[in-house]
Formats: sequence, C-alpha cells, structure tokens
Amino acid sequence: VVSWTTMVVAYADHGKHEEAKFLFDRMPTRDMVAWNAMIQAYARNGQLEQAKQMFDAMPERNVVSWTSMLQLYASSGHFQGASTMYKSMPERNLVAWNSLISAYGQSGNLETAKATFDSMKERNTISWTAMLQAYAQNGHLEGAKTMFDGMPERDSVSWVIMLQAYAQKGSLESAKKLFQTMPEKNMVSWTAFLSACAESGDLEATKATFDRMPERNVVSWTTMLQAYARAGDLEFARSVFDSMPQRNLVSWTTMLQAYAQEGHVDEAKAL
RNA sequence: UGGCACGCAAAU
Repeated sequence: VVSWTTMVVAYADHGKHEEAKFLFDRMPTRDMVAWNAMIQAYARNGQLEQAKQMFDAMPERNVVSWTSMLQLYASSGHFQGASTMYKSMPERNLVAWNSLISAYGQSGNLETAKATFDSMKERNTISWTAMLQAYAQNGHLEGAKTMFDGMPERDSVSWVIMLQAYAQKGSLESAKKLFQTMPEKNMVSWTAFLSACAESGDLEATKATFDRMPERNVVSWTTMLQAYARAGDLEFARSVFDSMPQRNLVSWTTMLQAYAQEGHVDEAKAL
C-alpha cells in the first residue's frame, strides 16, 4: 500500500489526477494515508468537487483529511467552506491551526487571524510566519514587523516574507537593509530580493544584484528578463532570454509579453 | 530507514 500511495502522489505532483485516480482504484488495499493522498491529488489540481467526493466517501477520516479539505476550501476562495470544515473537525492540531491562520489571512480577516494566533497553546515558526504573512498581505507593515521582531526563531521563509512586505510598500531601502542582515541566503531569498529591485524600477540595482547572485535558476533569470522587459529594453530582454540556460512557460510568456507590450508584433509572432 | 496535510521567489 505504501508503494501504491507513492505512485498516486507522484502522478498528482505532475498534475495527473486522473492517472492518480486510476491507480487508486486499482489498489488492492487502501488505508487512510492513501485516501488522504488522493484527496490531495485532487486538491493540488484544483478539483474541489472531486476532493469533496473522496472525503465523503472515505471509510474514516483523520486530522489530515479534515485539514486538507480546510486548506482546499481556503485556497479556492471558499472561506465559508473552510470555516465549516474547521468547525466540524473532531480533532485539531498545530497544522490545522496554522492553516486556519492562513485562511483568515487570505480572506482579509486579520482580526480573526490574530485572535486565532493568540489563542493557540503551541506555536511554531510556521504559525508566526503565517501571521506575519497575514499582516503583509493586508498591507499592515507595522503588524508584520511586530511579528517578525517578536518571533522566537526566524527561518528563510519568514525573512523573505518580511522582505516582500517592505518591497510591496515601495521601500527598497528597507528591503535592502533587511536582505543584508539575512543570515543565510538561498536561491529563493536572492530571487525575492532581485524581484524587489526589479519592482522598484531600479534597473542598475537589479542587474548588480543579478550579477552578485551565487547561483541562478530559471526563476531568477526570468526575473532579470522581466526587469528589462518592463523598462522597455527589448534588446537586453532578448539577450537575457537567449542566454538563459533553461526556459519554461513563464520565461517564454515574459518574452512574448515584452514584445507585445511594445507593439513588436513581428518578433512576437516569430517567437 | 519507505507513502498523505500548514508559511516564501519569476510571466499572463
């Protein structure tokens, strides 16, 4: 049953929920982990209806099943459904609570998110970061900063979210200062900072950051490409595009959009 | 020692 479940998850990870379901149906035995994995397979591919059917059909449910549904409702914008799930959960754990904070944050319900956070008997870094993000998403820089400063521990995710909070407020300077004090920088934090530079419109800073990066992936390359594109620098944009070690759908779309934006129909078509 | 759920980066 473990091998079968591994296969189901593998298909789900590649967006193939129908194949996942085909395998699931052929499993000789299914335990709760298998059922939960199948719910997640649908959830990851946005199949709310199907996920709900699995949830209703399963012989028994645990806290993972309930939490998965809560998250799915929240991520689909069905906050009422998420709330209903939460209320009907027979048991709750830290993950469930954290998911609820995120759900409230996404729905703009800051007060309730904070009330939830305050009422928790245990919190981990994810709880703090989810609350930090809730403030940031809703434009409350002060609240975000209070969370960030008050956290017992910060990891790279919390740093990145705080950095984005500054960047969203147009404060590249604060973002830069924060980035400089970040203890361990990884590809995501570098790219997040790169993106902050790009969004500020400071092309020099963007290029300088890009050149200083210890390593780059397709996301960082595309961010650099986008920086030139939004500045209307089609030549540079194209040379970045041509130099990229890899391209994906997003990088192609960025290049295409750059041409379209500037009215270069022929190049767009050729691309 | 193996399988499921929570918080981060790029385009539309």
